[in-house]
Amino acid sequence: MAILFPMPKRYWLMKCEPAAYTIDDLARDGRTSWEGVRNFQARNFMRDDMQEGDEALFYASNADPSGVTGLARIARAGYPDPFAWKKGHKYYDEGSTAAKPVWYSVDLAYVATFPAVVSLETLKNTKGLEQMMVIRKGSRLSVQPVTKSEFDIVARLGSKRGR
DNA sequence: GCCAACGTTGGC
DNA sequence: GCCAACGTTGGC
Repeated sequence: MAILFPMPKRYWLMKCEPAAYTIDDLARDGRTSWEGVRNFQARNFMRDDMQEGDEALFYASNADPSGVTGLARIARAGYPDPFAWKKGHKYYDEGSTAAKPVWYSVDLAYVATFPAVVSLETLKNTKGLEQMMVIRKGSRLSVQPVTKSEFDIVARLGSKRGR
């Protein structure tokens, strides 16, 4: 049972373009729903593996520079994405029903804003991060698992001032 | 804005 | 089930 054998905490990287949502937006909101993920692999992570209390690196893609801008926590595990049911909405998907939802959301809570972006270039040049999915060319997955070790290294880099 | 890399779609 | 066409992502 999950109560007796709780899942160990997992770590994630969540991508978002600054035009859509930023770590500052999350700091302002405190908490937000992470809807609109329309990729099956990312969906599976959100639906099957993310648990409340998991920690996440907040990654700004298509940014200047792109990189990790802060930290977040999973505040609610996967639940059916209600936007998939909103007819006319850009996230609407007629294939998703309440009985058989196709897409899933999670809720994210704000944890911290890095004083400076940990850029993609820094990630690429940091020992211990060689296996990170996000530094691989052509990696487009918007929800990625990271190891505790990778999370800790990036969180430490991010906590340094004046980088 | 370019374009390579990738995921999805649809004809067959 | 193959694979070309298409749309999107995202670094640069």
